[in-house]
Amino acid sequence: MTTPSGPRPGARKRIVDTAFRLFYARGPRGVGVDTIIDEAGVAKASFYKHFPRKDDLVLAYLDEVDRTWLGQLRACARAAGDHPAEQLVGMFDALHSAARREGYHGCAFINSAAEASPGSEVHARSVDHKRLVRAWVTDLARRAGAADPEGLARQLTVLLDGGLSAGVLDADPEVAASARSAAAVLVAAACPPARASTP
Amino acid sequence: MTTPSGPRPGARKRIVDTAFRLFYARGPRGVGVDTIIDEAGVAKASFYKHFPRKDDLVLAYLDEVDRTWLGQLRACARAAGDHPAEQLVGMFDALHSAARREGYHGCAFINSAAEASPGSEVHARSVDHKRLVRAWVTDLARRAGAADPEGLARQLTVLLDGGLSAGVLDADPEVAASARSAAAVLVAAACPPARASTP
DNA sequence: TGACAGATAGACAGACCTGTCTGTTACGGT
DNA sequence: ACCGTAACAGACAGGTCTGTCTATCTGTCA
Repeated sequence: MTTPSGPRPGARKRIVDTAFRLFYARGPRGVGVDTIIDEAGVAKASFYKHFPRKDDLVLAYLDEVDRTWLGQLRACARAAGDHPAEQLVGMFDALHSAARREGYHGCAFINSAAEASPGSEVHARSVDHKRLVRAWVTDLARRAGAADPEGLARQLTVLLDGGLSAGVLDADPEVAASARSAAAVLVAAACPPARASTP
Repeated sequence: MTTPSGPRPGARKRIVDTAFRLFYARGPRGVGVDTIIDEAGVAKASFYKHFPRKDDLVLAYLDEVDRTWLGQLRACARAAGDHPAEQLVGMFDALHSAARREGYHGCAFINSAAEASPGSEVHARSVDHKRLVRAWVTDLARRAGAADPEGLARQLTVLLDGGLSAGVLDADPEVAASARSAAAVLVAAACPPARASTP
């Protein structure tokens, strides 16, 4: 289960963990529920009890990715320094970490949205995630003293999306480095007297 | 038909045209060959005569996209001016045109690669396309006098990928504008005495 | 001991998908 | 007039997918 208190150690968590791994590697449509059931070691009835439709599991997967990725962005930002301008550049370190991870396969949201119907919940959830990230970056840009915080946030999130989504092709660490250096240039140009260079 | 000389008026072209439309909208895996056969108005035998495996049609589709997209990038670059630095920024107008097009759905290569097996021909073809684009941008950056042409090209292609691939979520024209403005900043920073501003 | 909640195993229906195969029709060149 | 090529129509096999259903097992609480 999701909280550590409940008397439920297995089943649902095994399903979600397995789905996370398989969905990210092959895309939700590339993984049948039978495969998940086998690898998670649960019964079909248990599966459909927790997730009446397959899409319910896909949404749970996306929520998991949303939590994880935002956490990594925040951690990298914080680790880069106290000044918001430094953090705007530092968050791109999350890209580098992601690219080094085994089985890196690009952006889960863009990959999922690519195979979902435009009006579906899966698609909407992906849009929500991107909006959330951009709102966070906008806030950071505002605190960094950017003349146009929303403009800078858009530039940086486009860059972030590019670095992330290209990972579905190859896990080239150069891409992350380029995105970071580009971010440094953009932040420096947008934040008036800032010393946005990073150690 | 493919060549203007041959005695081939229909069939194959109808298949490719239909595939282009449907594959781009729903992704190759989201479209069955029966659907293509129906909408193209061809017989199943004709389909499999021209494309023995479905993947052969997917590859033809990707080649079509490759040709089209590179053509648009080049056209936008040329239209932006004679100086390579101007062209590096101008190519981002292709993003804006794409976003305004009916049925815009992001990057066909990233979307296709997301659902293809990592070792497949479809995946490899997508990687090739991105490499081709980057080579062209690198050449432009070199002629623009960039201190580090490959570095600038990487920055710009990451930006381009971000602007393009995000289109699978929503066709926001602001994204294209942000990518273009960011490109202008990056080009200006990378090309020594350049006046990289655009009309 | 008995009742119950939650899990397990696995058959099944119905839809869809790829690829094969048979047979028919239309047309262009000789 | 004849023949070969390309296209047409559509049945069929074999597989996969989602989601439903029955039936059995296990542990906990009273």
